[in-house]
Amino acid sequence: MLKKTDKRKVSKSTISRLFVYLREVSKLANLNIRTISSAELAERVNLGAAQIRKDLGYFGHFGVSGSGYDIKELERALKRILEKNKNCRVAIVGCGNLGTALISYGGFQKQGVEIAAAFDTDPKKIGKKYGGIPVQPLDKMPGAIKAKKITIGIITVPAQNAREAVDCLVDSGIKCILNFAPVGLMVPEDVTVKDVDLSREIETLSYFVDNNVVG
Amino acid sequence: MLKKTDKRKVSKSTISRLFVYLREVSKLANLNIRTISSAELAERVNLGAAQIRKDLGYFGHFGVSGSGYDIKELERALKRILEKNKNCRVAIVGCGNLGTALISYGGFQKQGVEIAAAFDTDPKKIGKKYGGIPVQPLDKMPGAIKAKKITIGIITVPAQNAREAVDCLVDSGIKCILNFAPVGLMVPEDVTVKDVDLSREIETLSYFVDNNVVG
DNA sequence: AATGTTTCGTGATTTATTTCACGATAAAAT
DNA sequence: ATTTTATCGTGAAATAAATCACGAAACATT
Repeated sequence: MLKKTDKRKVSKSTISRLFVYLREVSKLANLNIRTISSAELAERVNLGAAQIRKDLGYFGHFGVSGSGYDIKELERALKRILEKNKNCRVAIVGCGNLGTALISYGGFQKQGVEIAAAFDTDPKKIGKKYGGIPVQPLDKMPGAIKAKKITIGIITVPAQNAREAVDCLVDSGIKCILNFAPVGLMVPEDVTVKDVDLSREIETLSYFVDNNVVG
Repeated sequence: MLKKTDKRKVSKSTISRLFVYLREVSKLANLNIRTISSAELAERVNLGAAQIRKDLGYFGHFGVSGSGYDIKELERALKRILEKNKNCRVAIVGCGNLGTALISYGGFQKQGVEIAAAFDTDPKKIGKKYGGIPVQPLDKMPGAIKAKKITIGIITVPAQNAREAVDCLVDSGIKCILNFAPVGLMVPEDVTVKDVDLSREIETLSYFVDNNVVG
């Protein structure tokens, strides 16, 4: 059994951490550091050494006993593992502060995620450009999504407009949605919604701070 | 054993979900709906019914067999459980798009989280106001944080400035940091950092989309 | 070359979280 | 009043995730 490409066993958290490793390793590569041990890398990314080794272990043998991981090589390996999302194009729905923050964040292209379209209902915003992307009205969505082969929709509208945004995305054929609006969205069975709830993060953190149970 | 206030057993995810329940229940209360079953609530928030019942079970008995939860009552109970963060004040470090998105997001006050100060290094931004909060330079931070009794720092600066931001927060006595910069931050042992990595969320989602393993 | 040291890779163990399943309880119906 | 139905609360079971711990492999030193 040479190949360990049994994806069913690799958890979402593992994949998510691989992106962290890649980012850190790329940084180290630029500093011309040659090798790093799982323990050192672990310290840099605030995770356990065993966890790093285990995560990498799902995809192959990238380290060398006694001396650790060759940074260039590990970087290459991680890119290869994660490069599958090379052609991922996303649409932003809602060009408020959060939406434009995502559009103007430059780090996506590096990982192969391209923001290919932006939408808003506000007539004053239509036609404006953020990061080179023109803002379009919602009724242009189905066409634009098909034309640009967009596979992920990102909802960054206020809560009260989320329903409209999600319906429009679903009608445009999107099966995968990242939702920043603080509401539960009901969608057809074949559509996946991943909620990212910024206020909840802060609220939850604050709960534990006040109860002195952080750690 | 009447009180079930054994906080050690309540997980972070449970608390996080309680905020979701509260939000949904408040919405239902405004619609003048009287009661709801765990199954109905579960559907609305995309979670399991048993999970809702279990989460609530850590804090008491709020439901009625056969008819479900009284919405007003449940809302009151959830507010009481979560109100402990009533006096939570946070500082935003970095007034770019993401920082201002958080400042201008109105939902925090409802949950008792107050954005009490904002900082940035850019001289052009100093003195400006976002959502009524004036932007201050970093050297004003230690004083402002003590004066306003701020307990949480939120880092919304670009990756390359995160180090400076976190050092400044730690020097100001902050023990709890929510970090939106896509870098691992090394902090003293008694400081907690919770990372929220927006690009990673998208990247991870896109990985699973492309590999057809979403679900 | 032999010995000591470092560090990986991974099965086994532990811990955490979710889901199941069912007894108990209360409302609704007959 | 009795039966039926709905639904909670929760211990037990299942699943998922993180951590441990140790053999094996490679390097470093003498």
